[in-house]
Amino acid sequence: MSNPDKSGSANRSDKTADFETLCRKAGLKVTPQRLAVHKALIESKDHPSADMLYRRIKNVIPNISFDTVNRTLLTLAEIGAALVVEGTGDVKRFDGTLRKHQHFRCVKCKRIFDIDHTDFDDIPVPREIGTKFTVTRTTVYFEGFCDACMMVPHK
Amino acid sequence: MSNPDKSGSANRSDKTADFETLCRKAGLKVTPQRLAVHKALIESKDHPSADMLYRRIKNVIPNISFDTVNRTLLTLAEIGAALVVEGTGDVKRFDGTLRKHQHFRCVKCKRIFDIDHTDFDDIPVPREIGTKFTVTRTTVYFEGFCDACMMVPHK
DNA sequence: CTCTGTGCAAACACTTTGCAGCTAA
DNA sequence: TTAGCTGCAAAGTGTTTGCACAGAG
Repeated sequence: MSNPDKSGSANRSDKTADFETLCRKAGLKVTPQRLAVHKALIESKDHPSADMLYRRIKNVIPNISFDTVNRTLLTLAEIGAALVVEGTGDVKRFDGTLRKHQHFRCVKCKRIFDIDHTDFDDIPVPREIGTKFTVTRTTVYFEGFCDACMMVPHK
Repeated sequence: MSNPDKSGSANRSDKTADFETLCRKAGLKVTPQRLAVHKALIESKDHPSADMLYRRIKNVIPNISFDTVNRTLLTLAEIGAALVVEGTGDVKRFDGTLRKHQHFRCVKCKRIFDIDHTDFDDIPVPREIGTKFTVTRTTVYFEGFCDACMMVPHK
């Protein structure tokens, strides 16, 4: 925990440098706000919401607006510098099928499709998870583009 | 479509009867609204939101309120007559860790924990999914109660 | 200098809560 | 009868959009 970086790959400045490169490659300007959002995100281990990050970043750039944080996060996700935790951000969706199955979600049209792949019906809960958490649900979850959305150009 | 039921297990009235039994067992009253919501849900294959179902049920019970539909769905999920699609209903949560990993989400406190179980890092996309969808993300996803939330009584 | 990004504010969409009258049991 | 359910209304929370000014390239 006190050990700064075990990933073996890059320290924080390296990550920032990589991020700057990524921005330029994507045609995005490197602004203090973007750097701050990126830095705060990679330092956060709690999968923060836009609001949680906003409050943290305010300590660094007091007059940053929530909208900038929110929009920047969305931008980071688009250029691949951040991930949106699977499923989050959608309205609640219900399923009346109680039989064990999996879901595929189209990130474009938001449709959710049932997947019945019995190999995935009994994924065992690894010991290290089962002892720390009480797992009530284990699913294999797919995201991507459905056939209809693949036909129209993205964006 | 005109074919009533191919599931082989139970026809619609059976499912409704089962649902009534489940309600009584849970100490819930069997109301026309609950029956209508349940019926509409199990007939829907598109993982509807409360609003989507509300509009459908309005055709059957024109003066039903959105709130009843919404609350009923939440109730169904509680008694195990419906499922909330994994992750949905939460605010967007971001992740700055790009390395392949999995998530455990506590349904009570909404905290999300990283899981690093390398066995799950390379779940192959089944042929029948890959040909129909363009999968950009495959994850094993866990839900349940974290240790802290297990200590306090649920509800 | 130019064009993108930022900050502010308003509009929206979804969810939750409280309460009075209604109804299943 | 009576506890629980429904419908209505309001408030709360998170997200999106439009626009004028500021700042990166």
